[in-house]
Amino acid sequence: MSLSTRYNATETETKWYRHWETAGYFHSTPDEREPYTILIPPPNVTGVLHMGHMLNNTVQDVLVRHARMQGKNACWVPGTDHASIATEAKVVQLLRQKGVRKSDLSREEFLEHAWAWKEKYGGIILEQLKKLGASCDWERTRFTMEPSLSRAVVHVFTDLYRKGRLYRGRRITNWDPEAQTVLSNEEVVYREENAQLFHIRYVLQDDPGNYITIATQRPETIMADVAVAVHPEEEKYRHLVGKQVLIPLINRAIPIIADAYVDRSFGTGALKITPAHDQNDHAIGQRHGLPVIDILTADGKLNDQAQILVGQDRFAARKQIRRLLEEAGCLEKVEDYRTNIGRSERTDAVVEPRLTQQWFLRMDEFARTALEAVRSGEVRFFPENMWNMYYQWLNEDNVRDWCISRQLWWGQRIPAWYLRTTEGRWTRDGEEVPFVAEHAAAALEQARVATGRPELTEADLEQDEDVVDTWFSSWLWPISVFDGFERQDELAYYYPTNVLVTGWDIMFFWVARMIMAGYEWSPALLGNASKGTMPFRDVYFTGMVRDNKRRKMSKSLGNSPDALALIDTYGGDGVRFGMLLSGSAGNDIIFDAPIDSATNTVLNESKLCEQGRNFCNKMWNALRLIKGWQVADSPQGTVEALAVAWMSARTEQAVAGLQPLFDQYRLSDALLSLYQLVWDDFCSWYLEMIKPAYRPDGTADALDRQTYEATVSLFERLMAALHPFLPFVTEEIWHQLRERPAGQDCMVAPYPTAGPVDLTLVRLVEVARQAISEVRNIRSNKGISPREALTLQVRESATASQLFDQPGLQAMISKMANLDAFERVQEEPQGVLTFLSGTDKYFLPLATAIDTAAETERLSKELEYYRGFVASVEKKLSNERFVQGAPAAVVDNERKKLADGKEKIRMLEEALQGL
RNA sequence: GGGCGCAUAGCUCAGCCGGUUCAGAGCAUCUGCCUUACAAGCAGAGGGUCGGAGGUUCGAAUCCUUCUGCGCCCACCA
Repeated sequence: MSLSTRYNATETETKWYRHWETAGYFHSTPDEREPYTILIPPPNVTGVLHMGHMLNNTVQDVLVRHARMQGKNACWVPGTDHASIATEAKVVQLLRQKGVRKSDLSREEFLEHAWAWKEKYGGIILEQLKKLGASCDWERTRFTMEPSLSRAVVHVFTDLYRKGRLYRGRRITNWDPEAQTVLSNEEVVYREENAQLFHIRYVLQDDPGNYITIATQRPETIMADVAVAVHPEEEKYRHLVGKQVLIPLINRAIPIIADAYVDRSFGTGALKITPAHDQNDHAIGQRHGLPVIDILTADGKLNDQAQILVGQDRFAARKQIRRLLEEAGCLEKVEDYRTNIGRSERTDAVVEPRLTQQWFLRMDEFARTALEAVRSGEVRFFPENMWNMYYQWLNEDNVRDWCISRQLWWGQRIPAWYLRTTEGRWTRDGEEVPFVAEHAAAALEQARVATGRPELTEADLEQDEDVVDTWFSSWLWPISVFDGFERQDELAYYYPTNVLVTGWDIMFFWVARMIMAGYEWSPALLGNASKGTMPFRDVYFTGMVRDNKRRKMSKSLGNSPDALALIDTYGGDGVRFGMLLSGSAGNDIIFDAPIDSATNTVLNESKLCEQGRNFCNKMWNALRLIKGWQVADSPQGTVEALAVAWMSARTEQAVAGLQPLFDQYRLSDALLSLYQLVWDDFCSWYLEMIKPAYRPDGTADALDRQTYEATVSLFERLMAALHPFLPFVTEEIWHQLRERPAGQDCMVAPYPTAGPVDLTLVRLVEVARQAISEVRNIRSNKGISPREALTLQVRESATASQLFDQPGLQAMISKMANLDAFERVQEEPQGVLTFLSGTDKYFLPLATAIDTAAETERLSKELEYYRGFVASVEKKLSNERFVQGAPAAVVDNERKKLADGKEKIRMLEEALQGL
């Protein structure tokens, strides 16, 4: 026997992945089969594999492999996202380490660096996915910034502009002073932090002895104040409305105004109005026709407008102005308080509300479409209740226009050109006029027409400096991966995709927007409204992977185990098992894997992955057992025949239950049912039933060929059923079981479908198993060795004969319970151990005298339980309304329970008398 | 401030369109086994009045109300 007692995952997994890839099983091209399509949520091109990826990619792979084995044309498209802000931030950081500042580089030079970096590190994550067994069609790998996908972005931008759904606006936006770009609302993360509330006195211009006190968290912005606002109904301030106060330190006069927005109970009830640096203040400023004074630079420093502390960073300025205010006697008090601070999702910089000119996409119509898609059930959510969150964001009260421009270089540049003039950009009605087109040449035409100046050349145009939000390219993913804007052959076959598997955290960023884009463009592209609709039929939302303190796993917390280290330890199969079994759709996953934050290595073993690894080893050893048997051309015994029939029935039963679970994406339940089928039914019972006996002299009996073949077939069937979950170990065992011609791999075998199930046999064996367990239990309690053979007697009865007339069953019980004799008796023997199993009564005569007192107690306890049980059933049945109201089947069942219970009581009473 | 969800064994969870698959699974714990497939294992065992309180019903872990404790999403008050 050459097989090791331990299953070697690493070696096996590398071997089979290469084999599958070489065989071309991952690749899909359109044909006459039904397609089954999944698009990977593209990870950041520079990312590394983390637990979240492992989870959702495992789920995707299970679904894809299952579909493939079902004979569908399975296509799993992989790819990466250029992740504009995250990647640019990384490149900037890298350059800084080399002593190069972004501002020293031209756009072209910077992009050269970025592309070089992308080429070097990009796609590592895809290589890592292979270790998990991901059966992606690697020939289809896409990148959101490759030419075709970028052209799609430009096309869509111009299309939307033409449709009047894009506009430019000067708004208060979320500014990231670190990355120096605007952010969408979704990219700002609010967290409660410690802050201070400064109470500052503004003296009245014409009455220097009096003042009004405002409370602010941002004293460094007082130089940008244009008013102080109070509530119109606030008595204590009413007399001040209309008066002028002086901003401390710079003594600029500003009015006191009344506005109902002011919360009278917060702070002092007086609010400083700073339209340039606060969204609400900006709104108030507009209502009252106030000016806007911007005192901050793009990188968060005070500018000339501030008059004082010019050039200081906003946080340094806050410290200094506190001192200045104190010296000036304007600082009444400073109190600590907790407030929500918004930070950039990518750079963690405190977000600065800032007035900037940006491109926005109108969302009202898109939102209605996206809501209707899910409301109508065209797109189904798993779990369903994710609809609530979805609705919350998309309903008309909450949805906001999408700010899609970003002041970055890494990304698709906005296809808008402006006409350069000596006074700056050409304007109409005081507004810059963008010429939006797919190419500069087309924009030039527009410019010539608009201005009536045919002599203009492209040199007179300058392109918008900004790029679009990354999600403005990702929302096209379901169409653009098939180059759907340029040719529709593949789109027509693969679209709509079957299921999207992703975390609920990007429901708004991505899922909702893909639905919008799908409905917006696919009908026209496919020229067929019945096919061109939703981008995917189902959305499976995975939970967030959290640590054992329920914190989201993140690099900054250092609580995420190294995904590759986990695979090295437990194998790809082991990790897949752990991921799958740890949670159902939508539920967060507590992944208990303490790690050493210093070395980032797994210290304690992660229990679920360990369980997966152990399972692989269990199956491996079952293989070793079977392969070690001698096989003879002898007739099949009754025990073996029974065992094969029973295991076949159990397998059919389990297989029949799988499809509904797949349909509902209940993958953990499906895996668990197979786990139990393999471990309990196949290994612990079936293999033990047919295991040839060993003789004391070391030789072993042979197994008949028929049983051996049946066993191999059963094992094979189990491997096929398990393959989508644990592809590597199943493929290995599949090949160890039989010599197979090339191309007959488990991965491409037909997925098992259920045949007829012999439920009677399953029930009979179940009863026998209970009896066997009883004997083992008594052995355990009495300290009788499993090797000591016992005699078992069963009282003849209607059910007992049904049971034991089954050929092979008595012999099977004898083998499994290690009995030297199994007898059917008419009379109740005296002085023996008695137990009930089902409604049959068994006796176990032991060599040693039984402990009568202990037996009396045990039987009495059992008797007491059944008396109580019978009493409760009788009560139920004597209730007229129950008998009348409950379904007949339920009542009948209660009657059977009553009869069985009474029979048990009778037998127990008998047994007590016999002691 | 608006909304959603969760609470079941020591831990992580399943069951939740009412009635023997109804109190379950895995891990952990305890007992006994190095029984020639597997100690990454085998055979057993203990452990929960299904968060509290009401209600509906013949019958509630499951439906309703309410309270308590958690978690999340959105908006964001200086």
